[in-house]
Amino acid sequence: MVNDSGQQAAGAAGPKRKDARRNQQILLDAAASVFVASGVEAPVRDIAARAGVGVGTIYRHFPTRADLIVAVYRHQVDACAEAGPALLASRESPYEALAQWIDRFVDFLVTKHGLAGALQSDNAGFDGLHAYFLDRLVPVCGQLLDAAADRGEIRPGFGGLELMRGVGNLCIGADSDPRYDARRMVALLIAGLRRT
Amino acid sequence: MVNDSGQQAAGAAGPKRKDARRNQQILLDAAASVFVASGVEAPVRDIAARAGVGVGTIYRHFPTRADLIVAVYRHQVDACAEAGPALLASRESPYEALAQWIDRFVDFLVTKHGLAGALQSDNAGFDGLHAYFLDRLVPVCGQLLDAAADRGEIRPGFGGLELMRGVGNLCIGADSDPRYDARRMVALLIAGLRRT
DNA sequence: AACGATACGGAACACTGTTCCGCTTATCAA
DNA sequence: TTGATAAGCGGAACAGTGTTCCGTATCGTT
Repeated sequence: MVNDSGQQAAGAAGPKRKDARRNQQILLDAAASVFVASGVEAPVRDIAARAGVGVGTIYRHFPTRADLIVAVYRHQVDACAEAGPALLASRESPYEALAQWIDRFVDFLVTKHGLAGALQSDNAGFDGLHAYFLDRLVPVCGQLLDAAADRGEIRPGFGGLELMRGVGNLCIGADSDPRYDARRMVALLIAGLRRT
Repeated sequence: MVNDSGQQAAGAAGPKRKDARRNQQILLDAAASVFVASGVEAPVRDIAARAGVGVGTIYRHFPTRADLIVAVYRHQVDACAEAGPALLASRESPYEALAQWIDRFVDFLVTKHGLAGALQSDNAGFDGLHAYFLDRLVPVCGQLLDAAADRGEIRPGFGGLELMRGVGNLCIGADSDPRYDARRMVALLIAGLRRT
């Protein structure tokens, strides 16, 4: 139920007709461009225009804007999720692994204009986006937190969900205001996790 | 330029005509009710309906939605601002004063459905809101931070603006998701401030 | 009472995301 | 090759925003 739209499990072929498959790719490319230029909240019509396609075509491939955004960033989110266990395995300290993983996540968010804002769950219409990010990343974050807590490096009792949301929230508006440095605030939050 | 709309410096009389003054008060009350019931992002039309007034009347008194929100919460923001120096004077530890002041601010934000979200500066149309809150609270926060830094209770080099924005961001969506406890995340952030 | 300034109501505008359906076109069987 | 058919497409139309505009009603004053 999380996301069934547009793309499919690894390697599948997509829509039957050739033109449809082509358009799906065109749409992903156009959306990526427009997101870079105007942020993820860019009007659907702009994306359609950029792709040289009608808005109806977008909605056939991606039932909602959130699905399109998920499709565009899916690979990066997956890569981030996979980096978690890898970091945990390669570092001496789970806390260090956690900190680096969060860094990576923040980098991702901050470089995508407006994405952090779109992740708010109460932001009607972006439920799917919220759901995919959380489904994918919360378990990883939880694993890192648990490992660090088991070693006694951090205070116990924090869940992946709240940390992810906290970090995500801190990244909102990180672009669009040079006086606010989200990375610094996130660093503070992570520092606060340390054992007292 | 920050905010000149609707209200005026302490004690002034408001619009000339009696009905206009009356409507302004009705509007403030109606807006307050609707904000409690439906959040600060409630449609302007809803507020107009609740007040028994046309939308044009709202815009005559409050040129933009942000101005209306500012007017509704002005007193509470001011009270919060004034609590800063008071706390600083009455506590032994500036850090303690800072922590309590932040608590108070968080309480305010969290109990106002959607207000934290509306505070985002990149949220087009809410510039006035953003500006008023920041103008009023950033200096107070900065003062508390400086006092704590001078005592060596926290790491130096943090400004009021970034802390206020960080705290504000952490409060986004605090209602509407019982799994996310904004107060807890803010506490983490403040804990992270402590000297290492 | 009459008049001018002020304020009101709500239709209209510009902009969203999303749905719908007549038309086009790719695909495949004959 | 040629229909027939289903899949896909475009963009007008719908529903919902915030905001503007202006004819009308009301207030306060002369």
